[in-house]
Amino acid sequence: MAGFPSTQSEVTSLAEAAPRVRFAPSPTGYLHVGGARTALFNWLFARHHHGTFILRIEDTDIERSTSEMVEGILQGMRWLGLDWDEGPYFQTQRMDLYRQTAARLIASGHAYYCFCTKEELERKRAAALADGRSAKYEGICRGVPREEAARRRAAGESAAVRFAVPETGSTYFDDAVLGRVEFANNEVEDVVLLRSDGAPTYHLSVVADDIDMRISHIIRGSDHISNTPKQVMLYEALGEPMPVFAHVPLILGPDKTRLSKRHGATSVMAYRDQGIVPEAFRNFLALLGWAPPGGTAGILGDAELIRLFDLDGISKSNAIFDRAKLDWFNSEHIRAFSAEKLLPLVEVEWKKAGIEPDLMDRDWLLRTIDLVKPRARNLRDFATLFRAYFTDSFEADPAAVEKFLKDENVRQMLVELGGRYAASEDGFSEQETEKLLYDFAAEKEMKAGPLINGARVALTGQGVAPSLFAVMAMLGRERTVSRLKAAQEMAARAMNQEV
RNA sequence: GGCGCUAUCGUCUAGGGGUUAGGACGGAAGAUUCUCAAUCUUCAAACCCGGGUUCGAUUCCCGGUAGCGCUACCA
Repeated sequence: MAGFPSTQSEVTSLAEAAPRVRFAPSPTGYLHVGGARTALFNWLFARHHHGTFILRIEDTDIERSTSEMVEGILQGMRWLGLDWDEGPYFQTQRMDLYRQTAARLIASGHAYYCFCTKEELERKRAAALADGRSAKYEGICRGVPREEAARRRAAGESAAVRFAVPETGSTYFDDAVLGRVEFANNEVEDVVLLRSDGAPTYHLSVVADDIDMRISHIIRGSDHISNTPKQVMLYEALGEPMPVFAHVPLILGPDKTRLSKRHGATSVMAYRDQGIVPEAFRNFLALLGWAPPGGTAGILGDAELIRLFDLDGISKSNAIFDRAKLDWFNSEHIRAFSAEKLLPLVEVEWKKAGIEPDLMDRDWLLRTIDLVKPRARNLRDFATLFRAYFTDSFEADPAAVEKFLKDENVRQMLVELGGRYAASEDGFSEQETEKLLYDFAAEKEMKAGPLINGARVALTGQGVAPSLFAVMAMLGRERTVSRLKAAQEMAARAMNQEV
């Protein structure tokens, strides 16, 4: 690395102050779960250390970047609750910085003009690959004298700018999760810094921006490991203090291949649409590839996550996305939510499902949500599984009818029971409704169980529900009676539907 | 192919030169009998393979194997 100023000693100077980290997505797609976790780790790190979390949009690939995707990413970040302290910065608005940085590199002899055409390079690469040789750029234009390069450019010939990678020696970095990683310099290609149209490539823009924004810790996916030596060289060539690199393992699908659309939803917004709550998603994502000291972790809120999070808990190996576990986190978080917090979230689901809660009394809604939430796996359940609690317009689950309402006698008894509830002078509390049913069962000389289970289906349309009498008390006399009396019709419809 | 990274129950992980290798999700069984997607109890389930170092390796070292990543004028 002769000729490069040593900057390793300056590592500490950047890392010692309050950390500055960034999430730098490319707007060529939505915010996917891998990116979301990278963002979350950066956010947790910044919050834990009272540092700064910066959002930077890497949109230098104008062909593939779109403003819809920018909006989609911001939306995803907001939904996930990852608030940023600076930005969003857009690289397309910072072009001057990159050109200046490239000029510095050319001036110091660390970069040079390359006149090779794309087609030429493509052909050579194909040939090299066919021969089993390395497809690395051979550095042909490195030998072009400065004056000649200037002349050719003046004559209108287009040129890219390449970085002149040292031909010997090696480059290393001490990764905060992986430890020391070293690459032989001759394995590293003379990467393009500036395209022939003057636009920067990723390698130039990240380094220029990370320097300019004084990023102290670069926490990103491990798919960037092989890019790192190039960036380290750039820091050295520029004589800038080195940040700390922390490469986070990737998230894989259940088949151990990189997570993609094939595995189902990858966009974080799709999880919102599935009724996942952000608290659960953060908890789940944080524990994918990271574990707090001691390793045992379950339901954690943001305060605990922030308190516990640090780089040394990040695992080195890839993690598989486990949907069942996400669902578990989600049900636990929903259960921990107050009904007041749940209500507006649930109202969104009702709206989507065309439910206008017939019983609009807010207090009643809150109590019902509390009654039902221990059995919820996601927010949508409040509009599907629990639909009957909030509207009279619901259909029975055929499986539940099959299980508990198949017996004609039971159905008749339920209708009759409905009449009893209608005629009763008693109140409609849990205790009173329970007493009436048991008395009724005794009178008819039948067990209460089948009646209770049948009534559950008649009242809720489901085979799974809270305690029946709590449900009755919640629904009130009028609804309980009319639903019991409609047991026959409901069962008939469900059994028809089944065929 | 080349280069790099990784390897503990099915999954996420803790641990660490001598342990009954711990926890959580999921799974199974049981209890509750008013259902279960709720609750409680119990159970099954792992150190990739081969060498080396060592009194002793799952742990440290080397090799293999496998998986993943990168290998663009994408990011």
